[in-house]
Amino acid sequence: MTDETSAPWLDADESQAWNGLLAVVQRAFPEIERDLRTNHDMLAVHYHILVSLSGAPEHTLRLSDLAHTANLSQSRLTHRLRVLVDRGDVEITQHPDDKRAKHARLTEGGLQRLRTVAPAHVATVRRLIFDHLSPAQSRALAGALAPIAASLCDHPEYLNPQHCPPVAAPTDG
Amino acid sequence: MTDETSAPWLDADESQAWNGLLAVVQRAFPEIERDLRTNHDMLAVHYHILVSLSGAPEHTLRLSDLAHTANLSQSRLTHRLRVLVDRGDVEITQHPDDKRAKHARLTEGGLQRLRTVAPAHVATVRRLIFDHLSPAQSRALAGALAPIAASLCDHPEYLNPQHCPPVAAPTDG
DNA sequence: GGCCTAAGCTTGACACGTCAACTATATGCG
DNA sequence: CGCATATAGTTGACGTGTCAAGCTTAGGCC
Repeated sequence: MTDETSAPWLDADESQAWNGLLAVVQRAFPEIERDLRTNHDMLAVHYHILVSLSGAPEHTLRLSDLAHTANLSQSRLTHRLRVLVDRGDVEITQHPDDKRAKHARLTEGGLQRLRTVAPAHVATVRRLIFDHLSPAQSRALAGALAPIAASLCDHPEYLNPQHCPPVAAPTDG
Repeated sequence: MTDETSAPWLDADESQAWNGLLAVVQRAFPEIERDLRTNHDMLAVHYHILVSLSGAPEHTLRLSDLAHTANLSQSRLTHRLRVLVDRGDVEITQHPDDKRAKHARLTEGGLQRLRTVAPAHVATVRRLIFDHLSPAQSRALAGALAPIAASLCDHPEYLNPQHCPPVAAPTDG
């Protein structure tokens, strides 16, 4: 085996936590995305974009801010927005001051779709995740993930794509 | 807003926990996969397959068991194995008793590659995840994720693809 | 003003994941 | 035995994600 002093293997707790994360990422999340796709004809990415916009003033965000909020690269956002605009869920307008920038705005139809889908989506998240946790465990999970999430958003130099806090449930205006 | 009694929205703790999971899934994991790709010419899927085999007796597993262990669909496993076999990291042989089944075996070269990559991979996981947690927080994270992981593996009817406990660090034989 | 670099966004090519359909073998049952 | 059904694995098509390269506008500096 490699050098024990310089190779910081994971200890028992860390290893179990890592296995848990893998289970959630590789099983629960795909299932949640499958549910959105098959039962609601909507990609998880689309859902997150709509949620991000629903939580913004005027239901509007600069594209780069939207990318940050939804944890997307700009390229990916562009590709997805093409679809959302075609569907009529989002409208794109020129930024008035900065001719490089654009605004994305959630349409009434988009908000409608989000409101339709959200309860079932939350129910799925509950079924796969939070139904198995006591309130104390949910609290512990939140507490343990908070510093990780903070570091992921506060240290841009670590990451290629974007930063900023993510968003979960829809906020209606 | 929808019916408050029948629509179980997430409470503050759950919502924060969910945001934390999203941050980890949408930021940390992509970064970990990018690290494996660009610095070690290896996909995360490939890594998990090699790890699963390294932990099995004789470094060998039935393909369906391998799929379960690595949280993969059989289809995806087949696609990835094509590459791993071409690279010489894995060998496929017929199952002696069941003519439908096949065995995948980790080769010396594959084990070698795994041993080379693993320390750096663990270091990346540390940097993005566990460096931000106290031992108590790691313990809490493990404790909170355990029942979720258990339910994901114990209730096949919930999921389309496979089940079974996931694997994290390489086990050398 | 004229240049250079950075920011905002788009594009296209390629690789990966998913799903449904398919082949082949095994098992259960009349 | 003969048929139906289930299990093991493969295949190909299509949708999505990623990356590098590109275009346009802003801002800084001489």
